[in-house]
Amino acid sequence: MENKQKPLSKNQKIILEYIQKNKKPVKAYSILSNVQKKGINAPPQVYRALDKLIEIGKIHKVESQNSFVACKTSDCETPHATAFSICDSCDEVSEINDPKLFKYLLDYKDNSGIKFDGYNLEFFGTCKSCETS
Amino acid sequence: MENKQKPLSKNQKIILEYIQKNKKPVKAYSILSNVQKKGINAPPQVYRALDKLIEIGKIHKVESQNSFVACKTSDCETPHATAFSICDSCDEVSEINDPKLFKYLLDYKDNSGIKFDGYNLEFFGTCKSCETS
DNA sequence: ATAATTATGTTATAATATAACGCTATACTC
DNA sequence: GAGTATAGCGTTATATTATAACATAATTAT
Repeated sequence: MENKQKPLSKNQKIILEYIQKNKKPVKAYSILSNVQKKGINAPPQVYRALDKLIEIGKIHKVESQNSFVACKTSDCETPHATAFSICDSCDEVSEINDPKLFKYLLDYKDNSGIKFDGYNLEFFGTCKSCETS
Repeated sequence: MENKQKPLSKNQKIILEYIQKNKKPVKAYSILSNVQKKGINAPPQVYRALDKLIEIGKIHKVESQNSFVACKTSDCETPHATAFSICDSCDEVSEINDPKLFKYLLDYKDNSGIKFDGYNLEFFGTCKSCETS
């Protein structure tokens, strides 16, 4: 029952590596300017790779920031059920990987009784280091 | 212990009314083109009003769509703790107003023990009417 | 009445994202 | 392995979303 993964294409690899190098989420055009030396010249090349990487769960999009961050769980099985905490003052983002929260939300039924395939949750607050300064 | 509400300004009123008329979320530039006859000419006028309306909780932003929707609870007390369900196939959005979910999330503590001031949660799935077609 | 704050109107531009086209590489299937 | 289907590439142009900056006017607070 191995997890069959197609190999990434050249551009996908370049862009994933760049995102993984950064702890903080990065913006599409910042990715672009940082990988131009590797032969990636134009926005569509970046956005195509981003779309694919999101689809397969290697990265996630932080919607409230239009930024992109690598998935922390090595073999992301729930690419479309993500939770982040975001610091209002320094914009630090960290992925929340909590099975209980995850289960609670994927089991959640709205009042019409439907369950959901995925979710994106972004928590806002003040991070530890900003709080003490 | 009344809820002291400052009256809205002219542009804020115009834009809020337009958003409230629409059941579906609306986009900023679509708002603009629909309120031009009322004397609103340029994007900053729209975005300024949107920012304010969000701040006071009259509307919410649907981050994954860059769209804006009126708050359903007449006197929104939690402008920054919002949950929506979004249909993947027709893009319909509805606000989820569930005190239990609300409490669960506002009480949620991440592994560093911090609580959050607010959150934005967007659930994805297939709505009833899309499912049966 | 004055000062402080909030909102307005405007022009210009920044930042984010996609359409469309022709071509190339990879994988699939017979 | 030839043929075909699928996914990816490179490129140009353009669409969409959002803000900077500045001068003025209205509102609110002291």
